[in-house]
Amino acid sequence: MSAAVRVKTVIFSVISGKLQVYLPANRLVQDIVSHAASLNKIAKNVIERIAGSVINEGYLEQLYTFSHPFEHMMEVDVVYYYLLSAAEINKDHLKSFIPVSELSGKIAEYGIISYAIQRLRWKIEYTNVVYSLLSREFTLSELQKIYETILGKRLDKRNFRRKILTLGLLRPSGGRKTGLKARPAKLYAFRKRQPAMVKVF
Amino acid sequence: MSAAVRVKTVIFSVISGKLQVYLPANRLVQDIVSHAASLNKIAKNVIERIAGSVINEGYLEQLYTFSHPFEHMMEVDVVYYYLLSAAEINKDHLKSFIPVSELSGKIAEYGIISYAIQRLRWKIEYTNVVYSLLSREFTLSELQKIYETILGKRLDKRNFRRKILTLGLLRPSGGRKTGLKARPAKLYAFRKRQPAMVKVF
DNA sequence: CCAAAAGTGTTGCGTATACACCCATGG
DNA sequence: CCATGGGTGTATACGCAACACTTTTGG
Repeated sequence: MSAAVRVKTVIFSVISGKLQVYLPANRLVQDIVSHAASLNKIAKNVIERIAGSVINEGYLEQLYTFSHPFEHMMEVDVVYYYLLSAAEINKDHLKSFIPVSELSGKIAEYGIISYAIQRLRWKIEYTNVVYSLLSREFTLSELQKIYETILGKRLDKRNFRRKILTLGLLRPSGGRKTGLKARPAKLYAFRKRQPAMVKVF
Repeated sequence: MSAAVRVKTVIFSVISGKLQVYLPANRLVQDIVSHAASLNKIAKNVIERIAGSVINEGYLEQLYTFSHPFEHMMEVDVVYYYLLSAAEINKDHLKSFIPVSELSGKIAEYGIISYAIQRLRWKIEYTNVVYSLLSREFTLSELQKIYETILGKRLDKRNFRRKILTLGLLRPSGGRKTGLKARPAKLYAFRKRQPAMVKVF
């Protein structure tokens, strides 16, 4: 009996204040394993089609491997999820991002996506991988909004700022974000844009 | 190009105060995916060969999927880990358990096992799955020793007991463990032997 | 009576939470 | 001058870590 192996990727981005998933034709992007490349490599290739460029900023993680046993064939889906900063998204692909709040059980891969969201929530609470959802410089309010969006709850501004700043992950970039019709906000950047364990909340 | 899919399992047990892994002939047990069964089912079958009985007590979790791309073939290993209570181990298999402290880089699957240990550590800190390493009734000291063994550090007895008991996962079974050449210890049992998220430490 | 392990409370410290006002800018 | 979002400090509650002695049994 043979096994067909596929790689699927759940691509997340936070776009206009919403957590969204890339679902062209309501399906996750995927690729059949048909050439000699590691699963990680195949997942990256799938993503490059959407992001358009080399992946150095995003965060890629293997989510789970699902199997579908049939009479004479076995299907194996190795699923990854990826965090893509909104700024990197090719304009043509933007319309295929669907807010997770609008997903329903009617989407075939709803279960997979739900599980990926769980894992994503956990991940941003215990690591620094949010950096992959932001552009290089950002204000603390922007960062806070990303957390609020993904965790699905509001955070206290003062406590959030104290927490984040005492963790020492950020560096004031010197610049300010202006043109807000309000007081200009200081810009920050992550000192390191590599995944690391950090208990944020 | 075809892909060969294998299921491997890292079987852990705590035996005579040591965390051990089942490694007959210094290899993880495995099975080629050759029949129509889910990967989870295949993993359970592999384990039943060792544990000898149906698996209702142990804890099974998918660890990671590794790939080895070759010129004309792709090997995919879906790795699981399993927690087996020492009491359930068939005597014939006991000698194939190796303390993790005695593993060296010379074991082919050393990397996989190391990763599994990491995941196991995390798991027992954040869930109740230790129950699968103990028999149905046990003393608090036995439970504490399991934690100390897996986490690789000593814990304060009073703090440990307070913490565990206030979590409310345990139920005093009424019995006592006697014949210790010391004061008899109260026996406890887990109220539920199903995996659940609980922050233990 | 001695060795061995069981059992039991209190205190200090640091982290998390709750909470409200002034500031700088654009229009 | 007004609306908008930026920026800041304190008091309280809670959980975690450190710590030592008494009790019960078997031999």
